[in-house]
Amino acid sequence: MEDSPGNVRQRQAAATRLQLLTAACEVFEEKGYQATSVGAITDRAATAHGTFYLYFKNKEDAFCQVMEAVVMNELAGSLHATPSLNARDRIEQVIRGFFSAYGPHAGLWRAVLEGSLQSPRVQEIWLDLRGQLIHRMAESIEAECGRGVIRPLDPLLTAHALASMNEWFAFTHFVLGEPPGADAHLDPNNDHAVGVIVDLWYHALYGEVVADPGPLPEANSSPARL
Amino acid sequence: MEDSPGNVRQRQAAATRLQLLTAACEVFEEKGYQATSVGAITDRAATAHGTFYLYFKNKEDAFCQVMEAVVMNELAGSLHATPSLNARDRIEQVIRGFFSAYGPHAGLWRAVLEGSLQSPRVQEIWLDLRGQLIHRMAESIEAECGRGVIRPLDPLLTAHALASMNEWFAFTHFVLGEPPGADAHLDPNNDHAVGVIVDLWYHALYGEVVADPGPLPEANSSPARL
Amino acid sequence: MEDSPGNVRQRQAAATRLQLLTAACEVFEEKGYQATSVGAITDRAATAHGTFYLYFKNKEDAFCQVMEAVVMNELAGSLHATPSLNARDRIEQVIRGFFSAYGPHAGLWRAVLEGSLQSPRVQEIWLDLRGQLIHRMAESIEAECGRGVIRPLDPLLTAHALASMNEWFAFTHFVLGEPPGADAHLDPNNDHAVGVIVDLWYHALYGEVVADPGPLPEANSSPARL
Amino acid sequence: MEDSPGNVRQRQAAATRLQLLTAACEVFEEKGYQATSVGAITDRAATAHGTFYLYFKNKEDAFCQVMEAVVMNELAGSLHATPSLNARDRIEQVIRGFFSAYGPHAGLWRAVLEGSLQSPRVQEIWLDLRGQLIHRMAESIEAECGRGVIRPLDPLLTAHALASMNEWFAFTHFVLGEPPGADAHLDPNNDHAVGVIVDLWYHALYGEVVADPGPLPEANSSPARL
DNA sequence: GATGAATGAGTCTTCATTCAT
DNA sequence: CATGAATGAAGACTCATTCAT
Repeated sequence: MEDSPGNVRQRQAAATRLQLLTAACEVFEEKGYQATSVGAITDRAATAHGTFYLYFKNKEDAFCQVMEAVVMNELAGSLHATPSLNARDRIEQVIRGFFSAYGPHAGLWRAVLEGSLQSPRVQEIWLDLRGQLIHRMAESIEAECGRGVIRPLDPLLTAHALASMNEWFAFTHFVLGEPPGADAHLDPNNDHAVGVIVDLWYHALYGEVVADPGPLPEANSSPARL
Repeated sequence: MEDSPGNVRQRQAAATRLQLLTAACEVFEEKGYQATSVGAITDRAATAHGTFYLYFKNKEDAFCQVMEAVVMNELAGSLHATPSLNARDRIEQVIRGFFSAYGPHAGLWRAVLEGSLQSPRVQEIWLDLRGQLIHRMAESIEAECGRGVIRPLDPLLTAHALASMNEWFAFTHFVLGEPPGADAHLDPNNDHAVGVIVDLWYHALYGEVVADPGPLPEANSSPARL
Repeated sequence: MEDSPGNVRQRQAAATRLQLLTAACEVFEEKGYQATSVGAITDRAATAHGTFYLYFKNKEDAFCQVMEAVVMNELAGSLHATPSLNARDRIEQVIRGFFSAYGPHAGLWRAVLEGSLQSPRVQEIWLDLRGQLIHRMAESIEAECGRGVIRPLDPLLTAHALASMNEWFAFTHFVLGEPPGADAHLDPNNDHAVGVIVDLWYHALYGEVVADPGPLPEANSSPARL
Repeated sequence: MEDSPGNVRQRQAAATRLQLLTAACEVFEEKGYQATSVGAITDRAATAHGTFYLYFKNKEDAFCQVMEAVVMNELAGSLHATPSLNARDRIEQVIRGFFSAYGPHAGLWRAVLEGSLQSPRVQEIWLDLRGQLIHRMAESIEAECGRGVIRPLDPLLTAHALASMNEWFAFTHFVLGEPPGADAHLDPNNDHAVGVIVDLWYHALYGEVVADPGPLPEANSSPARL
């Protein structure tokens, strides 16, 4: 009963859809959102132009489906902190998870950002995902504040700020190759970068400043800038 | 120095150029990079369509000139820390300066980001500016490490990460209106947002963690996420 | 005559055909000829897209079948004059019949006209029907001329002209809502409109002009137009 | 001072516009509204595809401009009745004028009708023109009723009905070649057709029926139809 | 008989860029 | 210097029709 005619067709259709989705993912990853044309996707998928519109309403829709299929799942799935770990190790786990999910899809993240600036729907989906992650973070921070192990601070804005650090560091690093010196292949597991970010998060949240170090020492009349 | 005919022409040309540059700035700010057409700029400047190409090679070129003329100066000029202040106050000064320069030109920053994703040259200019700011920060951090008031850390990556926090928080806040609750007009001077960021920078740099707070308390079997 | 498998199939096929025909009729009536797509018809009929082509060669063919099935019969059946009536009453009977058949299918008549402008075959069918009606009229007129109760006139062209009046008045009235003041719901039985048309037919055919009323009186120098 | 650079350009632009308008007119006349593509127009005008959009917003707009430039003027200008003529001669003058304006642009009228069914704006323009003509007619009829030379009748609906006769007779005659026997080239000045229509108008308006001719004579049991 | 996935030709529309005036 | 008409390449989207299942 498994090979009823309907099943064959359904399977073929699903295959075509997958071809297109994969092709779309690849092309978006390579060319970005706006530079990707429907024709490029169907060429890559080796289907007719019109077939695209059988499965997607338009480019925007295809991109949203790619986002949901590829980006969301991987990212959402990779962020997990084991409760039994130390605070620092929990932070490292989360940040390493984020970087591991981000790095291999750098091109797609680039496209997500680009798409968000071109299409309200893309923006909404992206901000939704982002909001969920940030809310989880905010809850954790609030809990830690409640436990008294973190000084009292605005959980949502704090989560927002720390997530921004993560996100933009990852973007500039993986997508733009910043800072120029730090070539990715020298740090294949992102150990160094992860270490720095973890350290900053850790101190930003759990650190205490006993006494402000005070003014800068008088440098030789050069105007200090920061 | 009298008004030779050539001088008149030169002055007129400069005026036209300025008209176009101003118009370009406005339109880019309103519509973003890709949605801005040459026609929209010349319409706004009340010049002929072709005149645009007397002063700019193309849209990319115009945008780069806008960036250099407008964005750079304001941002670079607004970041300054008075050496005689406490560390926390110096940080606040810088961050407040950044936000004050960012907020009123949110549309332009949006366009800068968009343009960076479409044009390598825009990206280069933007990253250049960014790199300069980050290098100054890195130097300051290095100096503070040298003074021993900050634990030893990678100055460049640290500066990179902290700048990312700032930049992306500002972008999502001023351009995208995130987080949704925090309406900008309730916080016209960004006091709250600035306070949060300053606090995080301050602790991230100058904070110390005496003892890790340890694992999370067993919550009622709900899977902890962060 | 029992239900051999073939019979079942035939009955099902006939049912499918009817579904499609009904759906086609509805959609053509709602959207007009050119705006109707095969997909819209099969959607309405709840059949597969391809099924359409089992019963119709293409959209044109489907429309022709709709015309034959629906339009023709109703219109042809509704035009009848009872011989024992007076001339004026016979005219009223015919015109009222025409309006009664036209009004409820205004959308379809619109589609017929539209289709005639797009497809020669539709045009031919429509003109055929039209020709038959006109020929009957012409015969009646010829008979009346023979009886001497109508002045001698070209029966075919006269029938043509009077039918045109009817047809185009109905079209502009029922389909386009002309003249704007005369809302249809104020005249649900078309009594007023029918009265006007009947009066014109009646006088056009049976009227006599004893003496031409002569030139227009000199109006106050305004240029007369008709 | 006539050949200032601006003038040359303006003249060339006007020429291009005219080329396009003429080409559009021709193509619409040949192919009808919907079958005309922008490409066909620019091909005919020997301009680039994009040039079309310099002068017209889209196909609909081009058609409206053609209507206004060509159809309207000719038709409106050709309908005039000399007050000093007899009633019958005035009617003949108007109808002959209408036919003279209609015949040479049959293709365009076809397109106008087609366009009216596809585009609300075209329909509006067309009905506007039509409404103006009909209103003039209605005024004349009303005046004649006032003079007592026509029996009292609803001027607007009567004008509407008589105009419909004219219009639809002309359409079916010039555009569709109806009735099939009456080839146009046998009646180059439309003398015969005009004669019939004039006669009908004349009697419809000015005729009187002294006594209804009564029922039809019993024909040999064949069901009389009209 | 029925299905519905796949096809691909055909149009519209925008806009950066050029160049004669 | 300035103009603005003209260009034409590029891409999105629709839909009638076919055909393997």
